[in-house]
Amino acid sequence: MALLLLPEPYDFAVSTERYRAFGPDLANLWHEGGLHRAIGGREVRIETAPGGVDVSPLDAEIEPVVLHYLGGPFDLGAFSAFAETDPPLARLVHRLRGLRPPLNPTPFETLVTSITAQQVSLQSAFAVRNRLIERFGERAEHAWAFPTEERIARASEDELAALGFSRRKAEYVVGLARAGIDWVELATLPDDEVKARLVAIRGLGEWTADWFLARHLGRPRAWPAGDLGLWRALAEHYLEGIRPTIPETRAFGARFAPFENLSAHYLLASLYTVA
DNA sequence: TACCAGGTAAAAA
DNA sequence: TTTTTACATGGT
Repeated sequence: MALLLLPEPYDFAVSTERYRAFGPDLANLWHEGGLHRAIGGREVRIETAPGGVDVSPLDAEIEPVVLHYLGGPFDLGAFSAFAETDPPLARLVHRLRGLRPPLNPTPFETLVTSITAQQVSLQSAFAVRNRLIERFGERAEHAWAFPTEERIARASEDELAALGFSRRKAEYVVGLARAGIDWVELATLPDDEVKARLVAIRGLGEWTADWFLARHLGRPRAWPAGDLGLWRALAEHYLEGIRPTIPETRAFGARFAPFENLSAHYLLASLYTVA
């Protein structure tokens, strides 16, 4: 076990609430007060510690992955200063003090997770996703490694449909696994080009592409204007209960530039994090 | 029971 | 070109 420092303030429990709020997540598993995840086939446990987190095991392979996983790239200091100029956002930053949004470590997992969450409630999305993980993933100790692209490429649409995927979503997921995307090259492209590449793939719309920028690549300007949860949060904190349309939400994002991604995360977290 | 839930593609108009 | 529909599960 070794200490991994994160810039203060950092609140591990608040930051990881989204892995618990909608039911258990087998790939990001909360167990005995710590977060467990398979990294390179090994189970890694992360728990809160003064000044950061305790990580076990921790070595040169795991450290950069965990740092990214815990949202290390986000510039929270600059964001907090920016938020002070916007009263509703300032309230959220104070209420959710120490929230550093986690980032999803792997691109294929990020996109498949988004596909499972398209249109349905997050509770049901987690249920279907957990069945996919148990069927095609590898269990480490407690947590499971998410199914690999190679394994899903060999699966059939019927097998996915049997797990609760719609016919359409089963096609999306298997097709994505078989597409042979160059993830390393994709990550080098600017936001607009990443979106254009992703949206060209069947089953990946603008909402899914925006969340990929936000939750995998951690791009500061990502703003998922098609997200129902974001509409609800904007309605609650800015629009007197009226849910905005997609164009209205997209336009509203300018208010948070250049911190759209962190703003979206704080807005969404306000919906499910208890004070 | 019917309806809503962190969308998307394809059919119909 | 724009609008409408099908989709599968889980909670209420």
